[in-house]
Amino acid sequence: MKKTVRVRFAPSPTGPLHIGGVRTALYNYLFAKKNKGQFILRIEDTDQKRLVEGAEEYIISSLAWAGITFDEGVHVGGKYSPYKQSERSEIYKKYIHQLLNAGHAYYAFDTPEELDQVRNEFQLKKETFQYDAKTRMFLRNSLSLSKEEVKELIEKNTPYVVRVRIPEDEEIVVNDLIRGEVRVSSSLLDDKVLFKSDGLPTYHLANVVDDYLMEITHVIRGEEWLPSAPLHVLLYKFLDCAEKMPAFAHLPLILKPEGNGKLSKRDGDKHGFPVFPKEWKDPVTKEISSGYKESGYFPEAFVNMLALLGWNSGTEQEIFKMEELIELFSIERINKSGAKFDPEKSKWFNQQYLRKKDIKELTILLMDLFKKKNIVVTFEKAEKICSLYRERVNFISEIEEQSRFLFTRPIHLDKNIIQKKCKSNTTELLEKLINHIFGFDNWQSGFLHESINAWLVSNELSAGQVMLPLRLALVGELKGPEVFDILELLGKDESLARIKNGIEFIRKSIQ
RNA sequence: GCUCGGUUCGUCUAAGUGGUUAGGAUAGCAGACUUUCAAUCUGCUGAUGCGGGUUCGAUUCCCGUACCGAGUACCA
Repeated sequence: MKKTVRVRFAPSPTGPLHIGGVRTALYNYLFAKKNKGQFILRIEDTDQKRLVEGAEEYIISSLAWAGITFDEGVHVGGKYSPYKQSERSEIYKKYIHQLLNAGHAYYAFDTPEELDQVRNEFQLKKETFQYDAKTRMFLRNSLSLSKEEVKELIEKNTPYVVRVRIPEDEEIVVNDLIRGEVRVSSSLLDDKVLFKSDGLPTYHLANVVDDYLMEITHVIRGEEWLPSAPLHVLLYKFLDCAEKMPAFAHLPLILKPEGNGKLSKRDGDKHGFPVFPKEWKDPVTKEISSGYKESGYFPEAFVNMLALLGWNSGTEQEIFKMEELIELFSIERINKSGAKFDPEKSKWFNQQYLRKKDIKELTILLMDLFKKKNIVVTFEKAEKICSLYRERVNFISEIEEQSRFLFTRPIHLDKNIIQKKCKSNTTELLEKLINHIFGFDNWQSGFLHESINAWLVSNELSAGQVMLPLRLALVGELKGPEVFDILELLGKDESLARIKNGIEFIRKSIQ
């Protein structure tokens, strides 16, 4: 009988969650669902100085937008409550005392200034200072000082931290589901602070205690945690819960599209793609960072794109619904190496979903965009525009942009095109065309197509000499869907008016 | 610097435990289609970091080396 899978996503609310964080959450979610387990949201806010207003709410709503939901967490509750570390400080105290009593941790009274000074001294000698078995006896802590001194310092309310006592030389093995066994000698580890002078634990202690208490079975997190994983392994041992230690999986990082380093919020603005799921406004600087949602990405496309950045199904399929991802996901198929983010491919994913979407659903979204631009359209017309454009664009916003000419008559026609495509008889031909279509009662694209083509043939006219100038008059440039569809969308009156304007414009330009 | 991790087309990746013309996608290029621009279709370019082994045979295993990344806080 296997244990129920329980995984967690444990962000720190120090700002907006970027796509790397969303991917970590997604992999946890997929793994939980695949194994019919539970997914927990825990907020790691032990660093009170770095808290950012609105960040927690942002994390929850962004993940919800992406379709990532939780079974337990700060916002939904659960039997392992509370799920916010700042509300669990009493719990950590109990465990820190357990470590202290067992001799696995000790009090340290060195001030940050003193430590800085020691670090500087080491640097002058071109050495790196590490608080460990070699140096701890020369520093001010409960191992180097006498019992009386320690007692006195504590009674005088001297600020202190609690540090882990790393064994001098012991091999620690981290078993990683993605990377295999990672072996490290404890002599390389330092006596990390577990409990800060402000009365709250650091990440390392809180994380291990909470994962243990919340019965987490698999820790799936970013690769940046791999170097501290040996400490976590040691902590499980020191807390006598090694047998309950979760399995680890350290995810490869998402890297910048160009150059070196991991993806950061600056890269997005620099290269013109979002790095955040939703738009984020910094509460202090008021700076706005763009989001996938506002940029017009479908959440399904966004999730699909992220899922394949570092994982693949082993088949050649690239488009997956969430249910399919859940069905196929496995930690074994996660890559080891970091992936450079490709903004172009994320557009392609959106295009794929745009084509699959229900036309009515798309039309509703398009109507919203029109409304924002104060453009009044009927649903029927918007739907026609939608169906005409959806195979030509990556985003709905592009439909709105590219169909703007339908609502505003072009004032200037592209003069370069006039010079290249219009001849002295062009205006005459357009006038003839007006005469031909002026009396039409039927203004359907199909009818116009047939009738105008027949007229061209009977007058022995080539399509290019009439249709190109016609498009120019209607659109202002040589772009867009089929001319007959444009005519229908514009309606008879507007079409004729535009052609007449066009004739005048061309006449003036050619003279 | 030290420690850990990584290295297949420009980019994302496939090739369970050594034998493929190293496959797909994306991007790029070309052609076709089209009255335009896209889209689409067809084709093309393009990769196992390097050096040694082991082996009949190495992308795959071993060693070295280079490069990339992460960590090295009373931050997570």
